[in-house]
Amino acid sequence: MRKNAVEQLSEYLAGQGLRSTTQRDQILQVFISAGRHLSAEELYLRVKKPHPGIGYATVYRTLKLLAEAGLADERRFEDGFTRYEYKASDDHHDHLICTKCGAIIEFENERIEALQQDVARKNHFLVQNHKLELYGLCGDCRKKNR
Amino acid sequence: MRKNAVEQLSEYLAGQGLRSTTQRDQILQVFISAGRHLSAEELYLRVKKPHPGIGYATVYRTLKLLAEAGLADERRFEDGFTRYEYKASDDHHDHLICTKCGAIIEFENERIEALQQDVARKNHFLVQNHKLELYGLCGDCRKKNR
DNA sequence: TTGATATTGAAAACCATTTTCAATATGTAG
DNA sequence: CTACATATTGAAAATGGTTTTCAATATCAA
Repeated sequence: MRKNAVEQLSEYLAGQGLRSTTQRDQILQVFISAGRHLSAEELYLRVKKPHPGIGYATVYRTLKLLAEAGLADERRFEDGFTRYEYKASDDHHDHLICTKCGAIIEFENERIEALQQDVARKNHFLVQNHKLELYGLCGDCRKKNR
Repeated sequence: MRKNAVEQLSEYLAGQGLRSTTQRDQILQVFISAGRHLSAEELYLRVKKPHPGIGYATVYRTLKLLAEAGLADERRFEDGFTRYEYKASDDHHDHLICTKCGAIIEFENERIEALQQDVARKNHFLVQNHKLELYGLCGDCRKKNR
């Protein structure tokens, strides 16, 4: 876990006239130490164990807050759940998603990103964000399918 | 409108032991003649005009059916609506989406697609489908922002 | 310490989408 | 052409992830 994530959150909160709370800090810590691509429900279950008092709604609210604060990325995959992942400073990556077992593999490709900028430029478009997902079969599922 | 879309649908239906209905044909025709990226509700409203009897649920069901039949692509953008677009034979394209005015611009880029295949290959992954969306400001909104 | 108000948990509300159900339409067998 | 098994329909209710409401509580500036 990045040393100053909690701190980063309080700075954001202070800047917005919002308040630091124990719940927000607890949720953030569990969020960071948990794996990536968590849905709100998954996070809720994980948070429940060490902190049974925390409510469902607070997890949802905090997750949206983290996204606003730039600490999390919010993504909707095709399964209908909104998933969040902790956003390390300037690491952006995309996803390979197995349609059979649900595995999510991350990748980065600078050449693709560069080409995206080309496309945007040609369309007078300023890219703020992007999303690239490749859906298909992962290596394991391809083997099993035979 | 492609001459044999209705025909293509009935072939699919027959093959699946399903039935052709006037509603399905009517919805398909309105779907094809309407613009791209329609949500179910948008299509419902358009279908209502010439065919007031058609129900909401039938539009939803038919849209899913068209996706199964390969006549439509189902996409979830970040606005929370599932949108459908008529799928011309082998035209796949991606999207630039303006976060301000909602404009959706389509583009194709073979080099990006080729690089996607490279990434997949390196991960022993077989791509069935992909999704590339660039979110940002379109040319018009960039001008207005100044 | 106090007061204004942001936040919380629980439950209810939302809202796009799906399902249920009785009535109706379709396609096949006779 | 007719009858029947059953797929499909429209309307309304149900679903399910997410958001909102509300009274109680916590935070923070003064």
